[in-house]
Amino acid sequence: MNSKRVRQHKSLKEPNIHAVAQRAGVSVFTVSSVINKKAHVSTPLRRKVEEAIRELNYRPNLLARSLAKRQTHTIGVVVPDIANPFFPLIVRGVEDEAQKAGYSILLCNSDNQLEKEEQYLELLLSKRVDGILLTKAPGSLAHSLCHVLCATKVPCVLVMRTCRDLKADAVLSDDFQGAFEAVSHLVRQGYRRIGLVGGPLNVSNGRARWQGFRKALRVGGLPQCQDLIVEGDYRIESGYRAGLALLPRRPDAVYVANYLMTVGLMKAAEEMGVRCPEDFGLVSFDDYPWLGCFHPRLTTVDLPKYDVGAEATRILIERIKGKSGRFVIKKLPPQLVVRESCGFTHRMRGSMEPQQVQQMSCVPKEADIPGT
Amino acid sequence: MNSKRVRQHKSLKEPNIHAVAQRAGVSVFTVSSVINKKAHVSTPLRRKVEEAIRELNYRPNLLARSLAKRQTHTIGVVVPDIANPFFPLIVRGVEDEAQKAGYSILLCNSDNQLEKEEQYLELLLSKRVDGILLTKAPGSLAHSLCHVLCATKVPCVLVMRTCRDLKADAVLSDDFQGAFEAVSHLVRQGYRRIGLVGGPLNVSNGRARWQGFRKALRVGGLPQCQDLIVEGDYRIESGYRAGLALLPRRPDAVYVANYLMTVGLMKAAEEMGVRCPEDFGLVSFDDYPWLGCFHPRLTTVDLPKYDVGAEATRILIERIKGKSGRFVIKKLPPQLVVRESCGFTHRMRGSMEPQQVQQMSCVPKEADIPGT
DNA sequence: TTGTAGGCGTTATCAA
DNA sequence: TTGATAACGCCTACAA
Repeated sequence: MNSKRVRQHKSLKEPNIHAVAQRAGVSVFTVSSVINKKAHVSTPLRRKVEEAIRELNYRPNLLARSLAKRQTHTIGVVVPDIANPFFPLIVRGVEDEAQKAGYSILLCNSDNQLEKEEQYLELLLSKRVDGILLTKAPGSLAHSLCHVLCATKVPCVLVMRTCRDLKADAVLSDDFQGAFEAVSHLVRQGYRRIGLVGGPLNVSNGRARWQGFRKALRVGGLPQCQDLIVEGDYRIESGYRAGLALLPRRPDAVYVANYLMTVGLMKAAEEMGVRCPEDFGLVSFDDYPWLGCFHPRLTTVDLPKYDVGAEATRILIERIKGKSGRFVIKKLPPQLVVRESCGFTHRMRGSMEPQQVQQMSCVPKEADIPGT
Repeated sequence: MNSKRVRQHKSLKEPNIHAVAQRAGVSVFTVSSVINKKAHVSTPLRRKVEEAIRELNYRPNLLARSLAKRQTHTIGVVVPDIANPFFPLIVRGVEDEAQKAGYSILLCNSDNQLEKEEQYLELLLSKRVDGILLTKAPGSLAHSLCHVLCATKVPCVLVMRTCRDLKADAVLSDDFQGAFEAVSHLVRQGYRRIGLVGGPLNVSNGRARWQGFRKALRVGGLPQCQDLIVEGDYRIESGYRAGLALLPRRPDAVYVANYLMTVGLMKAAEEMGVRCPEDFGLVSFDDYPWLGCFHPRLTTVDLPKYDVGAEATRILIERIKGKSGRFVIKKLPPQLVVRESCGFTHRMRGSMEPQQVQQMSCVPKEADIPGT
């Protein structure tokens, strides 16, 4: 009786299931059954309930439902920075897949900082998300977090980056393979002094893109010129600085491990009056729809960003639904997109004389092949 | 083993406030007080509570808290498509500001479809978000939704687009002004047959960008050539089709109302062998960090995307905290960024001071290297 | 088929 | 300063 009294003022308070039940002259169970299409409710009662719902403009409180059922139908997504053009398409893949399965996404930007990442993970856990999609920042997670995430109490799928101390499923693009193909292509073009603007080595795909580069040189029989290698952090500024450091050493080609650093490097090249592909060949990592219509048209490794996001979400939802079994690491194949920055058309123009090639590399012959 | 069973039981179930209270030998109130730093708790008790929290790896259940306090500290963000490069920076502005104030964001993609939008809004309302940031899809909202959103029961701030039937705060860039300046610049360059690839007219900023175009022609004393005007939908494909339709009619310049359509148009131009800026001038809307280092270097109207997101969030949070008063429509100023696609250097070649040219082509401006 | 009562994990109101 | 206990709104055995 007491509780009924409280429910009198309709306009102030959101209507709840009791209000609907009262209005329809049935019990809350009946209302709940109608909403969740669970138990069979007789047609006349169902009608009355539906009408009451409409009249009151009632919306079930999903908070209360989540509390009672211990699942929120929400997944947390932690990326370094949604403003980095790499991530939006991943997140779109995530959101599409999540939405299809009835999940919402809580978006967080870690800025690649361990501390922000931990704060967000704590928050997501406290908000009782059903699962987490994580593009891990460099560094090790706190034990208290790791324990929860590893123990599959809250399933977690790693996106684009693996993590040593977090045993979990992971979905990546095959960056080693991508880098290998990219640099191999450069090698096939006849470049000898190939520079690298690599990603951060404390991130797994930074290492993979680096290793692919090394293998391609090895297979191609080229030496690694240590002075043509720069480690960046995937951001524009670091690519710019890498360009300033690298280009004066006259590499005849450069492989850059992501798009933003390529942007920075191009900026540096422009400042220095060095042109691509005339003065140096370039292969970049990660493709975008607009790269085909501006010059130099970038030769890139196209990464299946959308699919990575979608697949990671599918796996996560499987785990949420209780699937057990060994953790999987799924690598999706990238694809080399040959355009012009690698000097493909440029170099093929006529058949080039060896001297000309030599001339373009701007480097004495001895320095070219120190090992042989 | 009994003890093992107990342990298992504990590990299966998340510890709750009662468990903590029991462990610390106090009441739940005390625990709650410690967590929320509310009532003064004596130091010894507080110590015991904190220790129990650590030992149990307890995390307060924010769902339950939200239910009890009727606020979720979550805001819903509905954008057309996070994969459209226009939105990530807006969302980043939102997230930064939200995070500062202790809010999380639930991200939704409406694809500009009214139906998806309504489904998401319903969902957000059911999840009891404290407020909503909405980039409205074309069309009118259902009454039941409109009522809730308008009545400030759940505050809503419109982002980038106003909406006739949704009386609410709004934060926009001043697209009318931006378009006016962009096209005026074209006019000053001496172009006479200026084409338009406009945004959708059922979206407020589509109309604004259109009107700015018209006013610039009027002020410049130029006639509107109806056959040089195409309505697009802000996506690449529509820009491409617009290019195919427009370019054969030989406009001497084109103003395109967003970046993706510009990409499409450039693709069409390339296919048709029409060059920019040699054969036609181009001004685009919306700037990106990489536009300064590929050719043709696009002259654009730079929109304060981050600030729009951040400001909208600030206003929303004010509303959530109960601020009343008239709805405001805040317009943030855009900025014309002159590069080369408008034919500035091309047309001026010969009559320009050397240092000006230098400035245009090579030197990166601060704004071009953000710390994404 | 329908109703009742207890539980989900907090906060908040009164007493003590 | 603390401790019971009633909301918060929904789900769900268990009864009827």
